[in-house]
Amino acid sequence: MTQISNRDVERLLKNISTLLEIKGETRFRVNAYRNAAESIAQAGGDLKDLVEKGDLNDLPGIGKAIGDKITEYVNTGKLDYYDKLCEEVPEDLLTLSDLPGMGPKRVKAVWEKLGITDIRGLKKAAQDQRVQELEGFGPKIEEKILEALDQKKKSVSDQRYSLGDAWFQAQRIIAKLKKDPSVIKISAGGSVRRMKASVGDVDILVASDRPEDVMDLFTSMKETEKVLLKGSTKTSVKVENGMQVDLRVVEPACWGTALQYFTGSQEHNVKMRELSLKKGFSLSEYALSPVKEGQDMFFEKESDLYRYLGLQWIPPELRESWGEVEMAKQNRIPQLVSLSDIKGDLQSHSDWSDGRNTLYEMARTAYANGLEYLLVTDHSSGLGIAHGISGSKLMEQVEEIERINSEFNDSFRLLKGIEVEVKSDGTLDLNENVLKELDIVVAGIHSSLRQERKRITDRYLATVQNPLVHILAHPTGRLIGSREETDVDWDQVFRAAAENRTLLEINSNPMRLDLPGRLIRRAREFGCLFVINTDAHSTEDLNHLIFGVGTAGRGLLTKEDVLNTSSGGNVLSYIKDKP
DNA sequence: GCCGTTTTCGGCCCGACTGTTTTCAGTCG
Repeated sequence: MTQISNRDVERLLKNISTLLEIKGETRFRVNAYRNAAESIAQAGGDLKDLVEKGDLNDLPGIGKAIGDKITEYVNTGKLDYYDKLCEEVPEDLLTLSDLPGMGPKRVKAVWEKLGITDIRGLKKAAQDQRVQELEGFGPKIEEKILEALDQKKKSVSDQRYSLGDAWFQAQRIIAKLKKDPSVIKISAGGSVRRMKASVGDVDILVASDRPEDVMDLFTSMKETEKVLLKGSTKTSVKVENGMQVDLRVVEPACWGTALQYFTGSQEHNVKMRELSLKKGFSLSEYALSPVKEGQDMFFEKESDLYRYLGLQWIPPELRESWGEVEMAKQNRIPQLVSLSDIKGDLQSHSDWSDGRNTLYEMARTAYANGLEYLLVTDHSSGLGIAHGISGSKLMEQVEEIERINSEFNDSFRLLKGIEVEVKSDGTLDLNENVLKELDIVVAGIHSSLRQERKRITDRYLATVQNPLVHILAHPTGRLIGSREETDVDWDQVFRAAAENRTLLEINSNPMRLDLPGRLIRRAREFGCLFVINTDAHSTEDLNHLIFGVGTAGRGLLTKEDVLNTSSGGNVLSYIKDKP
């Protein structure tokens, strides 16, 4: 029988929600399925375990009805309810609702009035100008549909970008707008501010008394390729690389509520607004307004708004509606680890394997960035494509590292390490005698990631239980947008890692961000300890630490949960004490 | 369909912009 993953269930629930919406079902039921899908996406544990234990209802937004459906789907790989639904509402309509501007009402209209159920039919009808004849449609909407269908061919639709690309794009635009005197305050919002692993568009918020000036400046930037929509307070453009950037301008007095609103996530905002209603207020991006009568309240700072509603300020990284609002109510949000807490970096590559820079260049940059230590972890020879180095070559590198360290004073040192390859049988491709010469051993699993679940779980277990291994690198192996997480029984691996004091890496490379937040939260429950590393392959990559710190924040980690917030001496003594 | 430290029944976020309209529905975030 095929294994049903959390992702499969999430997709199924989302599809049900969309089909119900097209069918014209009440929006509350539609939302219930959407919320349940979102809840699954945030869940750290494996649904199969929850089903087995009968604990599905512990997840927010999952009650009896949806819980039963998940159970049936996970156990049998099928869901009768869904098959019946598809008989009523053709499943292919889902592809239509992916198109921009095509919401449930319009999909329903082309389906019922024109008998269209798929992309091809829609394209034909639009080309024949039959779509614009429908009530509520017109030539412009028809044109938009054709345009979207053309782009779809190039698979531009639903494109997401790495956090790195989006973050740097946001910084560039902010730096540019900041120079203008009409801009009083400016900040990134949305998923960039939340440090989400993938970003659909860049959101920027500005406080200004002259919104038109800011809009004009924004649309006339040389980066702006096309203006998608332009209003008095909200403008969207496409920039050179195809990325969409939304700009919102508010009065300075609204900054706190506006930044809260514009940071999201949408689900977090819904929670906040529901909570406000319970306290007798309606919350918008402009103000907190008493439902009955009284003066609107304005907040210049986000933290003032949260406090007024009886909550701790919630760091943006946590605002995904997985339970953070309830935590804030109970004052249980800890002080998250910050970039300035990080004292060293425990994974980096040089030109001895697949890195671009020399050991000395890497050391100098790490030192200039304020780090106290940098672990050199070139690939071992097992990873052929990365020009891995052999045992004897490694001993030469150790000598070179000692020579370089003598050029620095006591405030910085390179540490001797390796990213040793874990072979498909779970053994390492360097022998014990070589590994024992090193300060710290990082183990990486780069090949045979599609092994059957039981087999690859055993391989992970062998790795974290190996007394020679100190750090498990980029555990899930995901490459954002191109490779899914490896299917592993994480609970077993996290338990073994905690027992064996093996450190779990949070890899800061924007293509990895691995472990992801929800699995960090899970691992933390098992008592695991973490390290935040850049995995830099060049001096520039050493700047990626901020993304790893953001990801750690999404996993609720404090300074104490992260070993490389300690001095090099403390790190080495922890390593020495490993059983 | 879910949820509850004011509710086990009666609620369920809020506003901007576009394109279709003669005052608003649909979509989006």
